[in-house]
Amino acid sequence: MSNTTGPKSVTLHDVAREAGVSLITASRALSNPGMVSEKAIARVRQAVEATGYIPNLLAGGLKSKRSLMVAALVPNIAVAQFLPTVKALTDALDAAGYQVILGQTGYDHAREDALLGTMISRRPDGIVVTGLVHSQVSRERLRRAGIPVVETWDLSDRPVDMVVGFSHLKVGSAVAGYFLGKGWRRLGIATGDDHRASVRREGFVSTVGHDVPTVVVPAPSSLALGRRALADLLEKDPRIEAVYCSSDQLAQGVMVEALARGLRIPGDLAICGFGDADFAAHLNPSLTTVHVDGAAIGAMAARLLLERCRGESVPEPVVDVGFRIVERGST
Amino acid sequence: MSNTTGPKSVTLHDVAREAGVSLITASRALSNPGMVSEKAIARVRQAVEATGYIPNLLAGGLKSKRSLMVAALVPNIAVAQFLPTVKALTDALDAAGYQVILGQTGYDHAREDALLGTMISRRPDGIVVTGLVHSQVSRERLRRAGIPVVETWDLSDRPVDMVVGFSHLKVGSAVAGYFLGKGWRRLGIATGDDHRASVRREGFVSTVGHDVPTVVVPAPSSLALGRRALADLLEKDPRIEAVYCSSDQLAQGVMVEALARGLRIPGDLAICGFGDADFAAHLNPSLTTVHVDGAAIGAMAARLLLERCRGESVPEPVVDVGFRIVERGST
DNA sequence: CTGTTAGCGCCTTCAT
DNA sequence: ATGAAGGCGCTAACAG
Repeated sequence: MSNTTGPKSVTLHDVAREAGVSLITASRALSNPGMVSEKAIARVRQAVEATGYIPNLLAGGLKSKRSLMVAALVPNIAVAQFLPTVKALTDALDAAGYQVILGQTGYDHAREDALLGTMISRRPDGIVVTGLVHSQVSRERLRRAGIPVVETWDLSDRPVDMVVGFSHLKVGSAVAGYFLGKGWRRLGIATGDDHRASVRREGFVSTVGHDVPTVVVPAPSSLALGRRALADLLEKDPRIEAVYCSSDQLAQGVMVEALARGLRIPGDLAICGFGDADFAAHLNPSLTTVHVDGAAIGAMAARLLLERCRGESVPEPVVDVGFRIVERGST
Repeated sequence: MSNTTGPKSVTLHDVAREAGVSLITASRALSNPGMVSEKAIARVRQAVEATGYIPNLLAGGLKSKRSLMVAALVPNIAVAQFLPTVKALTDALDAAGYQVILGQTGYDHAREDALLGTMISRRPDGIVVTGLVHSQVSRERLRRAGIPVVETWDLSDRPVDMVVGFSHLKVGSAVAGYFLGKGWRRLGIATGDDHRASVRREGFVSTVGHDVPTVVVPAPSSLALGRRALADLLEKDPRIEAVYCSSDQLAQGVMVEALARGLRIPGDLAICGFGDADFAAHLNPSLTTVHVDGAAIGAMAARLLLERCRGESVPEPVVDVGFRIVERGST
């Protein structure tokens, strides 16, 4: 667009004239060659070359009801956590001729609602959201729009449509169980304030069985916030033995702060992160963390969406990809 | 779409009827309220609520020639390097009502060509590409499409349209000059095989004035490739004093390998990376690297694009954001 | 301020 | 295998 001055763009009409066939034959030659004679196809192809025609997918989509776009909503594209998911999703969809429109919610529910509205107005063939759709209004709008939706990075008994993820409650439980199994009793939590991190914290606390000193930091979490978090935690309990962090970024900050205070890891302080970021294995000591297969989530989301787009029914709309604790030097 | 069974979706027509106004008044009430009476606006708003109307941007775009989409092509979304650019671009465009369609070229020129064709067929109001558009065919197609284009992360005297970036040749030169200034003469290079990395290498070598032992690794570069690269470099010259790496990921790998071999950094081996990744300052020793303001590139690209979309002329279509060497512990 | 008319570029439906 | 007509949902352009 924005064709301010240029000659009006070439349309299929021009191609058809150039090729000496009707508009619809030209259309079919390009998108449904099986229905057209070899000869016509060749002439249309040539006309495309000659005119420099580039189809207008907007126009096609208007009539055919297929935009070949999928909307992907993430909290923040700069948070490395969701990158493998976005990449796997994009790759798989691209291979099927779909493009991804990106939206960032900024961990903000109001913004998520607004963005979902904007996305729906683009009539994507599918929508992938990170986490569960929070607001009831949006859930209802999505259902009524009739667009396939995949919620990711979480689980739910009653998703808007489909869901691919894992249980954050179980993650929290598992880490707490792991700490307790190691004999650590004086525990601490450094956690982000987003919904999923909160649920992990809940699982952690409920398995521990009593309240745990906690520092909550605003999303997106970072190394710097982690350093501060440990300082604050040590004020609450100077003899903490093990800290669970809701992200590896936070965990790295906790680690840096601990080392700066001369604490030995894991001797004086054990640390467990979440996400298994690429740097986790290379910290010194290496970081114990919870590994989630983000790429698998993206690939599965793409698969479900594509099946649905092909009109196939998706028998199992709730997919649990699980998680595992990766034990390393920090514990 | 994919509205398989549902009731046919609500259109502006339905809203107009419900509100008791004409179609175009409903349209204006929503997108151009200044032209419509308060009363009509109120009634249309109410009708929107009542019907659950969600506009169809595809249809609007077809007529108005504005898709409110911007295509962004990156080599690989999972490479952290370009994330700040994508984020800043997305944020700025979002604030103006534009969404970003994402495409990954995979450092592959053929794929880039194909993707550009796909993107053009979506009639975005702008296209942002990482690096310069390589193929002459694509350059020509972009020009003829009349879509504003911003090339980024590089500079050129004759961009397709606009360009925001910096000189990779100067980066290579600057790092070489920095090394020479430190008195290091036995140098090495570990570099990716993409175009921009190659140009930096070229600048480096030309400032050194003679050939330099080099290991080239395939994109995307990684820590593991960096370890291997140093091993290979030390085979070429066991007494190398300083290594320039085309990414901080590579540099981290070189550092890990050097430490594993008992080399002291920077005493036995100095290392300089590129990109100033978030972890660079937190390695031990911290990593000297070349800082580029990726967010500024994205923000400027958005600004140029939006100005062009508003029909304003862009007086300076070549913007150099520069770079700087950040000196840290590894040198 | 409001409405009517005419498409945007393409694809679906029905005929040939 | 090909074509003609109609319309997808919306908005410029012109009238009232």
